[in-house]
Amino acid sequence: MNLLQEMQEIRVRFAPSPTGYLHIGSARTALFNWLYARHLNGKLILRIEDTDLERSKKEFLEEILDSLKWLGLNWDGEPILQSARLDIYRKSAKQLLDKGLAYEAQGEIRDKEGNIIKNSKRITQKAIIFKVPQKIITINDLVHGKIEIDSSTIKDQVMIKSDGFPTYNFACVIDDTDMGITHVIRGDDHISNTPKQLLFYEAFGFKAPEFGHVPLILGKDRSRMSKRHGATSIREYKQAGYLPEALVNFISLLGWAPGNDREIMSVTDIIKEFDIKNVKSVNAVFDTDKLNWMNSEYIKALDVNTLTPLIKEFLDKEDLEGLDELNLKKIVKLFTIRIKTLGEFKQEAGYFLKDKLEYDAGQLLKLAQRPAIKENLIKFRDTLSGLNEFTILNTEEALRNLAKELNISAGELIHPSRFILTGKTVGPGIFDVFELLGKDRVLKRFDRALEKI
RNA sequence: GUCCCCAUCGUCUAGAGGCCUAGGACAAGAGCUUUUCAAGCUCUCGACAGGGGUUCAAAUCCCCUUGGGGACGCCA
Repeated sequence: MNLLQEMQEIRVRFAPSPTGYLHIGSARTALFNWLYARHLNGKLILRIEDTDLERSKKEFLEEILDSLKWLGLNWDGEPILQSARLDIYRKSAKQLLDKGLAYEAQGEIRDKEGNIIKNSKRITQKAIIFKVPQKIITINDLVHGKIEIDSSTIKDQVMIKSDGFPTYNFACVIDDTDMGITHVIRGDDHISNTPKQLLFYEAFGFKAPEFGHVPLILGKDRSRMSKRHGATSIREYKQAGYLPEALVNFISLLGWAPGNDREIMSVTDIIKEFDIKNVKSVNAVFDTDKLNWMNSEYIKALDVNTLTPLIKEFLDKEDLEGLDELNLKKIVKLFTIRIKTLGEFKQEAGYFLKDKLEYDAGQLLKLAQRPAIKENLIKFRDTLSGLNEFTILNTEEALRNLAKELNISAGELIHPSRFILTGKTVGPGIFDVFELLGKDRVLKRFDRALEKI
C-alpha cells in the first residue's frame, strides 16, 4: 500500500460509553458506521468512552461488545479505552493553556439539582477551560448539508474536569485525530457538539474529519426512544427471540433505503447498496409491528434443521424431556409459519412439550353444554384407541367416518378435539396434532378431559 | 427561553422540476382457501402540513407560518 492510498483509507469509529446496555439507537449508529466502512473497504474502530467514573461499569462494556458481536458488527483491532489515555488528554489541554487559548478555574462540583457537593474528594485540581472564540462555524454535513452556528451561543468549554478526566467533546477530538478517523458518523443529537469540537480542531490546527449526523430513532409518540416505549436494548431483542439478521435488516431501513423498493435484504446486499448520501435527515419511528413481520419472514426462510437448534435455546431442559430430535423438528416445522419470534414457540407449542394442560373453565363449560358432546367424544376416543397406525391420514379417515356415522359435521369432532388436546381453540391442523402427539398422549388427554365434561 | 435539525399514507419509505390522477412495504379492512388460527393469494382504504413566491411546469427550488424533534452539564 502506498502512502496516498494509506492517507485515503476510510476510518470510522463507534464510540459507546459503558453506562448502559447497547441501545437500539446506538446500535443503528454502529451499524451505519460498520456499513460505511465495509462498503468502502475501510476500518471500523471501537472506542470506549469511559470517562464518567461514576456511571461506567465493566458489565455494561461486556454487554455492549456481546451485542455488537451478536449483530455481526465486527470491528478492526482492539477496543481503545479512553481511561487509558488520560495523560494524552492532559498534555493536549496543557498545550492550549500554554497558547493562551484556555484558562484554569476552580469551581464547585454540583449535582443534577444544582446543589454543591461539599466534601467531594474528586476536586483535586483546577479544571481547564477552553475560551470559545467569536465566529461563525460551518459544518458541511454528509447528510444535512451546510449547517452554520454562531459561536456566541456557545459558552466556554471545559476540557479537563476537576477530577482530571477529560470531557466528552475534548477527548473526542484528541482521539479522533490520534486514531486517524476520517468520517464521524453519529446521531443527530450530536449536531450541537460538532461546532464545539470544530473549535478544538481549529485551536490545535488539526484537520477535522467529515461529519455525518444520522436521524434519531423515535418511539411511537415521536419522542426519543426510551424504556417507556418498550424494549430499547439489543439484548432484550435477542432474549425475545429476534434473529440478528432480521434486526440488522430492519434498523438499516430506519433512515435509509436503497431506493428500489427492496426491503428484505441480506447483509451482503445492504453493504453493497449502502451509501451515506441516501441517509435521510428525518427522524424515524420504530415500528415493532414491522419488525415482527420482518422477523417472521426471516424465520420462515430458515429450514427446519437450522431453526430447531435456534429454538432449542429458548426451551428449558424439562421442555425437551421425552422429546426426540425428529419429533421436535416436526413440531418446529408446524410452527415455523406461526411464530414471529423464537421465544413465541414455547408459548405457542407448549402443549407438545408438557402434558399438564390448564383448561379455561369457561371454555370447558361451553364445550360440556353442547348436545350429545360427551357420548360423541367417547365414541371418537374409542375409535382412536382402535387405530393401529396413528398417522395424519388414519386419524383423519377415522374422524370423518365417525362424523358421517353420527350424522354430524367433522367440525363437531375437530374443534372439541383441539380443545381437549391443546387447551386452545386455535392452532395447527388437528390431524398433525394427532400424529405428533401420538396415540398414548392423545388418549390420556381425552380420558382426563372427559372426566371434566 | 436560546440555538440547531426536520416535514410524502397511522408507520417505514420511493420520489434529485415534467415519467406522479404520487409507487412499494408494515398495519388496518374485505374476499378466496379452509376443521380453527396462522400462512398464502387477490382486492380496498390511505399522504405531498398551510400560505406565498420562482418557473411554461413544483411533492421536488426559495421565503414565511404552523407542527414535530434535538441540544443547551466539570454526562457521554
